[in-house]
Amino acid sequence: MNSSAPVRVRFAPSPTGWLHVGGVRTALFNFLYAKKLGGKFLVRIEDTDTERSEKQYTDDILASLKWLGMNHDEPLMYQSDRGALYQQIADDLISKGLAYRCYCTAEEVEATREQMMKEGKKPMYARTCRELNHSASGSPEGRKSFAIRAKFPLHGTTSFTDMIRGEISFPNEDLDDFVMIRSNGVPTYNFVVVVDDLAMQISHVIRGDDHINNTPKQIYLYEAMNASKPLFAHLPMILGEDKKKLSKRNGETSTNAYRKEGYLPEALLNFLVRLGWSHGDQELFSIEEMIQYFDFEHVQVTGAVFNPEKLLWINGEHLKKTDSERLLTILKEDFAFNHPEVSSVYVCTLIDHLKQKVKLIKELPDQLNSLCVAGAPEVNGADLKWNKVPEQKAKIKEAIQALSNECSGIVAKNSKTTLQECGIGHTEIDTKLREICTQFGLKLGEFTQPMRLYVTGQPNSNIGLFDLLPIMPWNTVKIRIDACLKS
RNA sequence: GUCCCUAUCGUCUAGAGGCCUAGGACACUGCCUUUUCACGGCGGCGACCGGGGUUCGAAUCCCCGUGGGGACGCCA
Repeated sequence: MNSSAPVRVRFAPSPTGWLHVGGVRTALFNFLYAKKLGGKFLVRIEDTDTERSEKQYTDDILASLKWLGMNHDEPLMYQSDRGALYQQIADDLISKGLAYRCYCTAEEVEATREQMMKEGKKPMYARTCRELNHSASGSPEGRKSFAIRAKFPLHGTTSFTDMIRGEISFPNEDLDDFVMIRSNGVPTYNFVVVVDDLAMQISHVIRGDDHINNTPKQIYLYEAMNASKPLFAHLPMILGEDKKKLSKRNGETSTNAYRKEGYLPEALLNFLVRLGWSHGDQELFSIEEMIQYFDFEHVQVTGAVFNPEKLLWINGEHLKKTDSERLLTILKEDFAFNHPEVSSVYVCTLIDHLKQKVKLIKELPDQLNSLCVAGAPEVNGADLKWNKVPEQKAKIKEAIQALSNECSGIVAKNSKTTLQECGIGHTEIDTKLREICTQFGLKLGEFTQPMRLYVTGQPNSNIGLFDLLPIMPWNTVKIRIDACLKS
């Protein structure tokens, strides 16, 4: 392959299941490589397995790729549209003596395979039909149905240079005369992948290393078709906790499940890119940085265990940097968040604070709801420390009342709805609270604990009281303080 | 079983013969900070699979073992 040829890569999922995170990583490495080199990222739907392919899976895969921001640069290709072409190419290879018709039944092939396994050999097709004389277009014993097999060389070696692992070679005698077209006329993966990659002018085939053993078969086909082959890069597998290939059994694999959990697409991608690839000590990457720094020299060769805890941490880090308005949009679209009674500006300010401390978007609605509703939410004040000493409780209430009165006065005088609008922010409220504590002989914690519970309306709010007081509509704060004083 | 690939903390990884007393991150953990929950800061724990070579010198190169993964379909 000419090194100056334009970079064209593809992600080729088969729609037999939801988009798997392993697939996402394969797509990502393709995507990054294309973007880095100004090439094209293409998507092909491998739906030749008519039994298992379903439209809903195609839809899910496409929707997930869109969510992740990995859009294809040219129209989709569907293999199911290309049946006639495959047949034609296969017939051509037969006429050139590079493929042949095999009249063996599936049962016969299976039987010899088992036999070879018993003999301690690699189970392969016995090549029964390889040297049949087809000139008379006759079939043995009047058999009609046949599959088309590649006439793979018996001797020598097939090798290629993998962009990640270097040279890999296979003794030809260990390679099978694989089926290109089944007896029912449907072509197989190893055949169509070559035909289609050629048609799409794919320059680099970047895929999971479970395909390493397929590569020599495909190389045979490139040579048989007299075409130059692409460059290959085989990525290490993503493993589950048990060190086996990641699957539904040993981890959550559906991309959509991560979306519903409240992961940001760029965070999932950041996590996945670091699984098997590194850029020095850097852990956090924006999409732009991934594109800028990505290279195959730093792709690992061994499988990497999927570590959900690290993904969670990465998500938290990305959340901190995410624009709150974007988070609000996600909340509305994906988490049915809807509070028309308060302004978006208020909600976004709340998110500004909460996103610093939360790890998943999913946590936001719970935190936000009780800060957005108008009245005083039910809370359980039984565990509050002030219950231990009644006279202390009375004193704290007096202090809270004093604060409430003062703030109500300020808001009323200025005809505003929040303290912030009256020029009272975090610093001012801090000072004011400390003054009142000194005045009443209280510790700050004694004062804030009940306030916090009632004003936030929840036992474990992630927003600081001093951040909340200035921005929450004062009439709401007032109602909640009153509830506190009555408790 | 046969073939292919591979081997650094529990996990993700840095490491291209001397910079390695092996660095970073997650997790775990101690302390500090603190109005709560967190965040943050400073520490701690913790690894070069084994054996042979090559070399003045090896985590790094070679060989052999062993371990791990993958592939052996008329699945993709």
